[in-house]
Amino acid sequence: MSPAVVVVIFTIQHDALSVLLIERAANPGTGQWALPGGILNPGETLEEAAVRKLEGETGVRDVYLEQLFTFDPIENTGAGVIVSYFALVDANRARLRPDLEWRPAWRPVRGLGELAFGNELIVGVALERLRNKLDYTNVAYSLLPAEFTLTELQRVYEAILGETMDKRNFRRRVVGLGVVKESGGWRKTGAHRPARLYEFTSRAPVTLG
Amino acid sequence: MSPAVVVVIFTIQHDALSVLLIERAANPGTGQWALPGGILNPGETLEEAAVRKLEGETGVRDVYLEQLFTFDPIENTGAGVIVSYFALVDANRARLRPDLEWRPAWRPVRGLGELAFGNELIVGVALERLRNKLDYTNVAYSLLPAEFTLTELQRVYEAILGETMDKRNFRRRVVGLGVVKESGGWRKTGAHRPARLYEFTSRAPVTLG
DNA sequence: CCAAAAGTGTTCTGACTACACCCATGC
DNA sequence: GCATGGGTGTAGTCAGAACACTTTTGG
Repeated sequence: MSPAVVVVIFTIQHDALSVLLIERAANPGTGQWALPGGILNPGETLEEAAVRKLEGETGVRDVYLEQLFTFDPIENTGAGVIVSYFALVDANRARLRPDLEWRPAWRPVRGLGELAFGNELIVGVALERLRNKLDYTNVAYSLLPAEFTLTELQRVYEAILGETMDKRNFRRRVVGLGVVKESGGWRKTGAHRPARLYEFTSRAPVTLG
Repeated sequence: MSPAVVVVIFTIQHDALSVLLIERAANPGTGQWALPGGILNPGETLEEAAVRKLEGETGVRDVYLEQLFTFDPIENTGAGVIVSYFALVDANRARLRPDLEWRPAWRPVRGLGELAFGNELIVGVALERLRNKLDYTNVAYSLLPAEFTLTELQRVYEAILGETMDKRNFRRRVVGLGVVKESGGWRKTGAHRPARLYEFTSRAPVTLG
């Protein structure tokens, strides 16, 4: 049986970590929410299939994408093993594409509940992996535009880890470890003084420390 | 096509990290060294297949076993995706079983060279993962008998990480983090005073810190 | 003048590093 | 008596955690 690929696509929406889910408007699983995924096309590699799914749902490429875990086949689906990936995208760049059969939507990870095919387990594994990676890599680069304020970056970290952090310690850490550097730009936002803009030192995955 | 499972089985032999390889005495790949692996049996899960392979080659069960990565199919092998696992066994408990088609042997990881099917890449990924896990988990429990001296444990760490460590710092760390505790026993070995024996605080995988 | 958000330093603590000698035993 | 290998303490450094006030700006 042909293997299937499933992608856990995370983004930050309204300061909440969210995952892209699809509501089935046709059988099997009508009315249920599931992760985007499907069978490999002939001649396609696993990663190519994951990229295809990611791009098909969000329109973005060149984001952080990592293989997660491989699950046993699910009975009665006609597919083989399920190779899962997780990806991180900037919500402002993503353009969801609803159609008649599939209704994609960002859903906050907190309080997800059960999904079709037990997919909530895959989301759980992905979340755990993401939290770990945040500590010792620069993966967050894939969740933000090229320029951002340190406060925005901190909100991303807090949304993922589910805890608040001290502003001064956070700044020291991300700058000191070389995760980000000043971009030279400034931003005026609302009723306060302009904020210094930052950019990631590297826009490819890097392990720190 | 049916998925295949491949297992990277590590052990410590003569203070050297070694991996179980099989020399093919039949086609395909006669004379080449490869990792143990094969096709899933009907109705079997991925992990069950990995356990079966592990037990078939070494006779041991209930050791550390973790899914590693899933690779794209290799052309002309008739198998589908390759789900790799890695395992850690105590060389003194393992009993290799040569037969006419397969000649299994422990081979030191240092200086392995190329293997059949590019399997050296899988060993490389497994080694990297093992080194990382050693830092923040108790996985070493699966490489040693129930009781051991701290010097023996240190030699295991050194063999895996490929670097020597300070004895006093090492002891402080493994005891302080609760990886091991005194078992109460003593061992006489050769021409020196008896050595205190230790055991792992947990013989199941635990994340520390 | 007030609300909103950015920016900034110091102290304490715990973990990790480097480093050298003594002692019990078996031969 | 000597070779073998187990066992032990201290000082320095660095990273992370806790903690509060000032400044600019727009309305």
